[in-house]
Amino acid sequence: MALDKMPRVDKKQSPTVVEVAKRAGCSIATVSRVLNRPETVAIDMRERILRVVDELGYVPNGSARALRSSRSRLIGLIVPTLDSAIFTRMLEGLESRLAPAGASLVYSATGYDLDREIRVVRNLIEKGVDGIVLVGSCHRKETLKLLREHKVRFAVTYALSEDASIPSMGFDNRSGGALAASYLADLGHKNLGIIAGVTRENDRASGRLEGFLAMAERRGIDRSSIVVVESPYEFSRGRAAAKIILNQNRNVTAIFCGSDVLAVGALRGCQDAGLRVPQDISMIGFDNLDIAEYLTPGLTTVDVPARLMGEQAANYFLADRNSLDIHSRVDLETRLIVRESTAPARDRQ
Amino acid sequence: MALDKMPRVDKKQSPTVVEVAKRAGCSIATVSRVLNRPETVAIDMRERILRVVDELGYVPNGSARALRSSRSRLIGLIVPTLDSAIFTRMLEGLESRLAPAGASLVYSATGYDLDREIRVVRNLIEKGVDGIVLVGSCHRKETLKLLREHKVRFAVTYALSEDASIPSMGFDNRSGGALAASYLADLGHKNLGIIAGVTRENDRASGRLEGFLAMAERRGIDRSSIVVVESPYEFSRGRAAAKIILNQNRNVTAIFCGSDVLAVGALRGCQDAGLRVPQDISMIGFDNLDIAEYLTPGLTTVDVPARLMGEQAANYFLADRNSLDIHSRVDLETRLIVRESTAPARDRQ
DNA sequence: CCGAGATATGAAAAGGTTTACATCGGAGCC
DNA sequence: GGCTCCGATGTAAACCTTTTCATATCTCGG
Repeated sequence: MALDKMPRVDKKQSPTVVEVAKRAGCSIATVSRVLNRPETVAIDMRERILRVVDELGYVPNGSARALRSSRSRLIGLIVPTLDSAIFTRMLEGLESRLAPAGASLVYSATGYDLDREIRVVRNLIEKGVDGIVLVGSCHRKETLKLLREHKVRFAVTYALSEDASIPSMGFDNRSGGALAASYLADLGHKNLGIIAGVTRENDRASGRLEGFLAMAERRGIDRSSIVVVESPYEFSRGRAAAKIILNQNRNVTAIFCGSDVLAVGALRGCQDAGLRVPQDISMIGFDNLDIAEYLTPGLTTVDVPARLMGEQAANYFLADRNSLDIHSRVDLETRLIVRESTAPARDRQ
Repeated sequence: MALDKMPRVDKKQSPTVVEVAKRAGCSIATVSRVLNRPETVAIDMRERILRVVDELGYVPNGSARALRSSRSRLIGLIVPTLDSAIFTRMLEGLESRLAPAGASLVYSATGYDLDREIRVVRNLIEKGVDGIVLVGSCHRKETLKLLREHKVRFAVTYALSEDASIPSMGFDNRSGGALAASYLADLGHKNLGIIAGVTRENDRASGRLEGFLAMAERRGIDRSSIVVVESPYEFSRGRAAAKIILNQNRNVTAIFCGSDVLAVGALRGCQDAGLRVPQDISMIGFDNLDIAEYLTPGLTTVDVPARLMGEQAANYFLADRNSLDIHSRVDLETRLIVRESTAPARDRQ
């Protein structure tokens, strides 16, 4: 059957501004004005038009609007993934601010692949987004070139870009790591394990690791007594990594994880190995996911202002040209949240 | 200072199809064809144009494309929230299928408010989305009217709509609840607690509850020995709810939670009360979130095919008119995942 | 009562693409 | 060799807004 030739049932199209104008007895310009800058239209005309709009169920065509005004009210969000719950809080923060302003969020994932990020950015530019939220300040040159050439507003989160010209609303991953190291040193731990995220092309993961290591050194902990393992942010990987560390150095009394996701897995891994947390081994995470408080034991972790970053990013994209620079750089703080998964180092065996 | 009068630096505009055509020495129609149906253009011309596209860094204007073709390649996703991690897996499934097809996901949250859902739908229609993914089959009349009048393709997830004309890719929440009840009955539990989600205007929460209750009755469990509490899907609420149940009936030997999020909180609540899970009390959740496996004890739960629903929804929206009905209804299964949080009922005290 | 200025509305162009239709060559057939 | 038909390309209209500029009406001071 020739499906192409099927009768078009679309006879009754969605009403346009023309239809509204006709019924209201005015020009389309006036209708447009009522919708965009109501105060410029006489009160009675305004009300008449609004009534017609309502009657007809008229909804403006966003594509046409975007084409003409070159503003789509779409903000792109590019994150590695949402699977691990790390970025959802930022997303919620962003959306909560965007929605009241009539803007929407276009979500894209890269799977921690910077080349894929290029394609994703191109796709978002094609969709005409007014701005793009990026995670971290490590990107391909091509990504930035694309962004600049097309004059798309963008910002970096979860990190503070060294390049001051790049807007960022984030925090210093290094000092977050340092916070954890410092606390473990306070507790007297000397033999440490670290389960870092994959540091390659990931400034957050590497920043946390470096910050931790630097502070550990400052506190007199011997680098040779620190075991470092890298693994992707997955529960199962954290579990496996804990076992590797335990095998490598049975004297480890504390493990720092580059993410709570890894910490959850590692917690389980330690328990699998018959170790009690925190009596036998201390565990400290990073992110302060909601779940951290509800684990047993509650997870000591470094809090990341995820939601706040989302909100601040939204502020930046919603800002008009004049107040842009005010919002273009927001330095936020990490802080240590002490719960039950950490304790003073046990005596050496 | 008159900021409005600032010099426009936008002299160098992004190149358009006209520019490409000029450089390639052809008409704009041919350029468009190369981009959309390359096989209709001679190979040498095609390559020449592609080269120019690359040189210029030309990116098509999505708004213009959407306006003319009335296809935006945008799919809207409306969920209650992403905070609780319940819906992120579906989102990832959806996005993973959409992205390769050049489509993007527009995310909106309702906060479990059906009136807000109406506004969100209107907003998405205005953005010109090609389709909308909804959660559950409980919606305001106005929402559906909007969707129908504007001929926006839409589908329901996390439930199977009774109205067969509404496409849905979901599962039967009642049988999911029944699964849990049946298993607890098998284990000999007679005094039960239920922490359901808020059932008002939520067919998933109420379905799970009803399904559980119905099966419990069938298995001879006395309704009067079942304590039911409703609470929003938050860890803290689950914890509080567990305490309420324990206070109300100290003989409860098992608790069914309408969501893993509640179960996590309840687990903690029981431990707070000095109860061991599963020796003193069994706990069973719903959703099979990734975290469930990593709790201590591992959480017995009802698995929901979240990712699959997202993928199937994507298939539906990506399908062309011909194969639409094939994809328009996908019944998926829930299944019980037994872990360590459940055990045979302890003897009555 | 006239003219200036403010206010409200209309006419028309512009924004960048897709696509129906027209055109132009060339291949295949009798 | 002329005719048909097909494939490749071009022309121009259409998609629906926003926005600039012009016009018309009204207010108010002199």
